[in-house]
Amino acid sequence: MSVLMRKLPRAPLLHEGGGLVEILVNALQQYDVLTDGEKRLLSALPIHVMTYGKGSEIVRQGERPDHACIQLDGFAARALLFADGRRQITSLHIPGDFVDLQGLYAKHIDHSVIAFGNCTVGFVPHAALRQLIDHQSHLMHLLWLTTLVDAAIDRAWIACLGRRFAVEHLGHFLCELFTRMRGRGLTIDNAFAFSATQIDLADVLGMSPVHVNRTLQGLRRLGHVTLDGGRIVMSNLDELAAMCEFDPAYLNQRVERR
Amino acid sequence: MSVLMRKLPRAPLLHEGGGLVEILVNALQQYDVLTDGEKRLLSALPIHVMTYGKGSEIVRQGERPDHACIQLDGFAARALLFADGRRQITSLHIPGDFVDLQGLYAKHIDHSVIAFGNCTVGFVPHAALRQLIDHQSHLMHLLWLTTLVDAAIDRAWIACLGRRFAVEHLGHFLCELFTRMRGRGLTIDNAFAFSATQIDLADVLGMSPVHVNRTLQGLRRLGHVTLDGGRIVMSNLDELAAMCEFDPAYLNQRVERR
DNA sequence: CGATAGCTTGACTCACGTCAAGCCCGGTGG
DNA sequence: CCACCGGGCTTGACGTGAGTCAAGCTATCG
Repeated sequence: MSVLMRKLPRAPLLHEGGGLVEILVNALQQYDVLTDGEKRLLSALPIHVMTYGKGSEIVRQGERPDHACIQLDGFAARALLFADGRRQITSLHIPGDFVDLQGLYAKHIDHSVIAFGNCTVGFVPHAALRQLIDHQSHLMHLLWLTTLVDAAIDRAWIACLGRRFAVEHLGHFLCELFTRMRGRGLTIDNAFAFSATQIDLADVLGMSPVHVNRTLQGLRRLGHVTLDGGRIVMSNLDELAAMCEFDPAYLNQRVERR
Repeated sequence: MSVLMRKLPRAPLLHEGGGLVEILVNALQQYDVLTDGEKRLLSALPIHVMTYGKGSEIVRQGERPDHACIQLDGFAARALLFADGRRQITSLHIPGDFVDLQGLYAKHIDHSVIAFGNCTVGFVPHAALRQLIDHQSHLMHLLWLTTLVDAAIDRAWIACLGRRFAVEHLGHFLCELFTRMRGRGLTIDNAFAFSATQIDLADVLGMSPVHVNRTLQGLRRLGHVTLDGGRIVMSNLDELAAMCEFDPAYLNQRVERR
């Protein structure tokens, strides 16, 4: 475990050679068009790039950070840790997500942020964001909206945890993840890169690793999903979505693609 | 069911004879002090008061409201409804809460808001709120913060649903509710008014009514909680909090009372 | 005094957790 | 080149927390 805590000296390889800002602009444009001026202001944000190895802590529970962080590559997870070692992941962040915008106004950070796989994040000083927010009401709307969409996702997770069977829950999670990745242009056909162990998935879904395994087999047998190594293929998205009542509206994506 | 849908012609009895605005001001002051000017602006907000009977829908899933609503008296719940009739409550709102602030910026409302008991809410036009938000950066912070605290509560619910036993979950929920009520001055000693059937609680906790019953009995036997009719008494808050690892920090209350 | 809503209880079922063993595969080192 | 190792996946047997069904109880109300 302690070996994993160290930060990997990996270069911030951003996908497709795009710059840091493209990722952020791209993400916000999911919700509304940006003017050139707004894009310029976003580009001017000071970003400090860091890379973390799987399992390492990006933000520690209880800390009061003075930077917000943006997911640039890979996945990060927010997790609540219990004294006895149990843990529950409460959200999974994909490239383009503001991982820790709540730190801007909340006095207490109730959760840890951990690298779900190897991942790269960009830190932006709170001061710079406040400056932007206080003077650019449209950008403020959009940033606020990102936290509201996070909350909508949380509600969907609550419903899954409370009232769905394991298959539905897993299916819903995969549909959600796929749809979010597609919104950022991170899918190819009906597949996307995602390498998580079944143990990681168990902490996302609130179930035991063994049951994750069996539930995955169920979905495979139905022909809805293929998981090979670091890739997930949604072989039959429509049927899967129907089976677990997945309706992407809550993700507030401006363009409901395909 | 359809009988319950109708709006009860009940007068907007606000607690302790206080005005509408006191409740809102009081709630925001939980997070930070307000200037007199800010209080005046809040008082000037046009509020349309409505009273609903238990079970009736305040905001319908899928609608796009042009008013935000503030809980004035009683409780309201956000609920996700499934096609087969299952439902999960994703948050419970107490007087002073902004029940539906996300409607301001989110294009889709993914959940219904229902009256958890008989309750009174105030509707404020989005336009008036936008006006306030765009010109009063401090009030904007505070309003944003209320949505962030809602999100923190959601995360705690996710952790409870995913990784806690029924007793811990129920205990945690009661601690949370008590602490929030106390923050608004709605407790007397260690008791507060709360009349929910065990069926309602089941939808909050994601369990079956029968199991709610047995779990409640467990807490009573431990001497931690008394539930008589419309009142909950936290007979032994500290021990209960310890048992279910309840730490109120995530509620971001400025004054950690008692 | 029935009627009804909510609470309580017991018997049984089942989804999911736990424990433990075996398998597969890539990485390492002699 | 092969023995060894460890992490992750798979499988079976079994235990258990929680769901389901159904009946009885209690309190309130017209």
